[in-house]
Amino acid sequence: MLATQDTKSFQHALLAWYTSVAKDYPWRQTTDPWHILVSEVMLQQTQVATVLGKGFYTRFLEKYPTPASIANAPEQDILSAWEGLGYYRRVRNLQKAARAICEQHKGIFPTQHAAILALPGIGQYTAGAVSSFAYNQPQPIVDANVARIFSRLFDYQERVDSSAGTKQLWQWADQLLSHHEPRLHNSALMELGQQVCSNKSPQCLLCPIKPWCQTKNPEDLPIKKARKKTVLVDELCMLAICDGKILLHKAADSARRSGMWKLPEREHHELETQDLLLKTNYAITHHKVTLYIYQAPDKTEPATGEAWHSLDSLDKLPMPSPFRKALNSLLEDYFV
DNA sequence: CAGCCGTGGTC
DNA sequence: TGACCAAGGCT
Repeated sequence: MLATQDTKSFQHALLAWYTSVAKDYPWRQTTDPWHILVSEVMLQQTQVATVLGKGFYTRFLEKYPTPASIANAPEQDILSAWEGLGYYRRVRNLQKAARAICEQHKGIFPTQHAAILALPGIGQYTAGAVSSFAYNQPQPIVDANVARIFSRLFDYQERVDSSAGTKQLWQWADQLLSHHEPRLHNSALMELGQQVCSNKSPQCLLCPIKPWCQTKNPEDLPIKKARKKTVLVDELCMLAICDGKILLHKAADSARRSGMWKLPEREHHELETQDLLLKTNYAITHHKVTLYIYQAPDKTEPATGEAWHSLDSLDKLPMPSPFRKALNSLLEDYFV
């Protein structure tokens, strides 16, 4: 831990650095709590470049500028707005949160940290982010950036993703938090983790808080539990097109990628004699999937969860990225 | 607490 | 190429 006076110097050095290098992300140009929340949920386990690069943030807020605007939106529409971002449960929770705001807070975004934390899909990090970024309230945040910074700052040679490690990180975040400039302080930590105290090849020579940093081997920190080993999986699907319609399958509520449409699956013995149209790979969580797409047998009938859709409506159906790409490729060939 | 959820980038 | 990871949260 740092002494009180040292903490102030630390905060000052961090802030001075930030004001000189800060990027002007769109979510830093607003204090609208709904806009801040949308950005934070999009950025959960998702890099800034992904959110900004394909225009997700701007497009989503044009369509859903307020909690009320999404509260009663169709499932298909919100999933389509999220298509390509992954972790599709996030947008469902975003809608649940919007409904809670409309029903329990009269449509006014809550200002109390506890009320924000109680919203669906909002955990400790996101609640702290909204509280500090939107309202400039003195709430600490710990995300992957902050965890990396503090594990190095205090040379923390234990796992950060354990119960004790998490508790320690939040304690440090709380103790170092600037109550004078919580918004800028938290933004500065995120920026530092991105630009300087990065996962690979940290730029210690450029670090504004180097005088306080205790580690000699930043590249070895933070310590986390080993990842689960990648599992290889085959996925056998079919392309069934008839009279301008295509057969698709909608993932059940409880299933992975719930509500998203993809090509229907069949057992190996049903497809082994069919033509193989496409073979491709994609990753999902800890799986590496080899996707085989066969020409469907004649007179294929819809199974549970499957339905015929007009080819014209394909663009409006929410679809996981691997299937969107595969289908684009297949249909390009189909119509040549 | 362990496991799970998507995708794209990096080396 | 495969392993690792990113503005996490839920079950």
